[in-house]
Amino acid sequence: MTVGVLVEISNKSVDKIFDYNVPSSLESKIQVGVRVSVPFGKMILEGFVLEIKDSADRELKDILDVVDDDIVLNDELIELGKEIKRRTLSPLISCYQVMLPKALKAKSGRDISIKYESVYSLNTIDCNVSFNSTQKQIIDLIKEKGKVSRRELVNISLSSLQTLIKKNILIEEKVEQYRLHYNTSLLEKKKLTVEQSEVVNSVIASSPNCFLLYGVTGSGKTEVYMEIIDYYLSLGKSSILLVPEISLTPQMIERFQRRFGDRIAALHSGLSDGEKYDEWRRIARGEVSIVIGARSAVFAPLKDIGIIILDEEHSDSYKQSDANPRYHARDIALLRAKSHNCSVLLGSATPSLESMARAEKGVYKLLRLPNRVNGKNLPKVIIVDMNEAFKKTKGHFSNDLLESIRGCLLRGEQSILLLNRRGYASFVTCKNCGFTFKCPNCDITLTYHKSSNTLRCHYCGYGEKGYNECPKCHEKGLNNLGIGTQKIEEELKKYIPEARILRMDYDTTSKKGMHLKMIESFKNHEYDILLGTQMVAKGLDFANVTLVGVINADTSLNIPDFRSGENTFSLLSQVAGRSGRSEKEGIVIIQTFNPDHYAISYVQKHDYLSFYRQEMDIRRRLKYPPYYYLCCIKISGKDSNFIYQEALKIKRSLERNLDSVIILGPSNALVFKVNQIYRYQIILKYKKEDELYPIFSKIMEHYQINRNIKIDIDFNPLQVL
DNA sequence: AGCACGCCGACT
DNA sequence: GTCGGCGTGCTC
Repeated sequence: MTVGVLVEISNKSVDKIFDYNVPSSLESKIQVGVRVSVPFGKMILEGFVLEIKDSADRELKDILDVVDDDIVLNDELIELGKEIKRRTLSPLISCYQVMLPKALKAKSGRDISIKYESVYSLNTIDCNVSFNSTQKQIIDLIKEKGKVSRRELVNISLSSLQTLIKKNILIEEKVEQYRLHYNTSLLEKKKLTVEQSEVVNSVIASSPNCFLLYGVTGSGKTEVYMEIIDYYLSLGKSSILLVPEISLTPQMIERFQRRFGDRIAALHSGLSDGEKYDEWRRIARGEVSIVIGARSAVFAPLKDIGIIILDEEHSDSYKQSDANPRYHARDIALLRAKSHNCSVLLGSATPSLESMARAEKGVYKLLRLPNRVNGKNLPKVIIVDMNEAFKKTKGHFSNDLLESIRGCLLRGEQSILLLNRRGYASFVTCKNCGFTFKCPNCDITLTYHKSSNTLRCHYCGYGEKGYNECPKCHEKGLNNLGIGTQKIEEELKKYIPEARILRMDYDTTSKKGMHLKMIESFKNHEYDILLGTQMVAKGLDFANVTLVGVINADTSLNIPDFRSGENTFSLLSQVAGRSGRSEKEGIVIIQTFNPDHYAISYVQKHDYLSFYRQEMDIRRRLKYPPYYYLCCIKISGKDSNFIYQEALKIKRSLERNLDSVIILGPSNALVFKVNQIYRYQIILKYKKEDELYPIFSKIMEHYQINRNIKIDIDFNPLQVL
């Protein structure tokens, strides 16, 4: 027997299947999709068996061992990996590694293993033996239950058990134990509104299909998800629910667990490696029907999937941008839906322009939830012009915001304050009038380069000399720095010393369980104000919150990226949606230096569709997605000049081979030099992707031999910095 | 990734 | 004359 093995090294030059001979002693354990360890050069590596051939030809090395008893990659995932490689041009092995929890990746170190526990059952009762009270207690319990695990015998010492085992009265066996245990106190399901039921019925009626559910904040999308999942459950089909990591709160998981009990597996960053391993195995064995998780949960090895749901589908956490394969969970969901002949449901209060455009074209079926479930209107949004307010207070808080917080406090209600820290790029902004420098070709904020005192555009390479004063109002103070939540908290304490402030950011929530604890204590009104970064914007549901304040709406607006308007609009809309979710009316106060910016004024009107139209108009004129696809080719290496020359060569060869593709660059990547590596990028705008793959493959092939140059390709990048 | 092979500089 | 630099190629 011969097997084709893909080894663990993620490198272009070993990105192929190597054949090995299987010694007859191991033949019975071999299946497609298990891991094996093999000799590779002078090393011993792990790899995945992708092929089995009967022939025992040539002089092949023997595999050393079979790692798994059960398969790790099923046929569907093996095919899916090949498709991901085709689309992302990543090494095949990385396409498989990304699907698996750490413990199941090829070569993880064998530290994570199955956990066992003892289970006791009755053998015989020898009537000649007399028992003491403890022993009687054990035997009675086992008589009643049949089998009893060690966990259920907490008060009983091991020695009493061992005595009974020695006397041949008890049998001990080792049984696999999962590290997580769910309490299964089932929750009554809520009665759906007419609107919600209509959405559920449409999904059921026109499946399989891809749906875009556009529902305002507080419109009860989660209930709709549950109802649909329930429906597929009744058909014996499984479901995947993806949520952004940031809103995958224990609160949310608990809500699903209480509805669906132990038919759920949750995959999120709060789990230990061992816990993730166990959850994955429950899924693979078909012990669960519902998987909730962040991006990589889209690969959950469920069988017979009925629906894949992406909540907050616009969230950029669904795109893996930092490592190969650079995939988007939405694309994977659509691929898997094809092989399962099932539906995909994309939900959002602020759909990505890409998805909305597809819905308009009829590629996706559009469903709407235009009203909140509580029957109330969306909260009133007040825009505070900080150009004026700043002159008076010189701090980060306008009087309007402070007064509203105080009012809230007096009424015994709570507030959420968002500190928008998105993007820390050093853009230049005028303290006085809010002027920012823009690239004339790209409508992008220019980035300041200290070393050369220039302002540059990272799309087209346009540059101009840095100014010492604002060209509009001649103010001298041109700068901008990020502000932290700590600073804001201190400032707020000065103004309102009596308020109890809960600060929530990556520092304070990093400890395990802290996140939930903070959410719980805020819910119990142990604090009056929740102050935090993006993580306070999404998915939280507090009935007593009637004020949402945004301290600085502009930071995300000034990122030198074509999506900054869209990102700002959706962040502000999301956080605005935290206000007035229950009986009491809520308000939202947004502080900004750009009160007239369309992304902000449409938030005020809760007018996604008008924002969408205006933003689409800009995208069309500037040839950005969704009118064009983008692709970013990153070329990097130690010798700056050499890399630039090679980047130019690549650009020319692309120009020669591609018609009707717009090619920009090479320009410096936003972070030009990292660890002595210089990085350039070429950006492509194109309509048809298929003609790119063969040319890209050729370029990759040509450069894989050269160790001085590295090429990464990111299709549909979220940011082009 | 890791290791061997191979062709040019400073050394017992 | 050799020891060793790391550039290039290969691993079933």
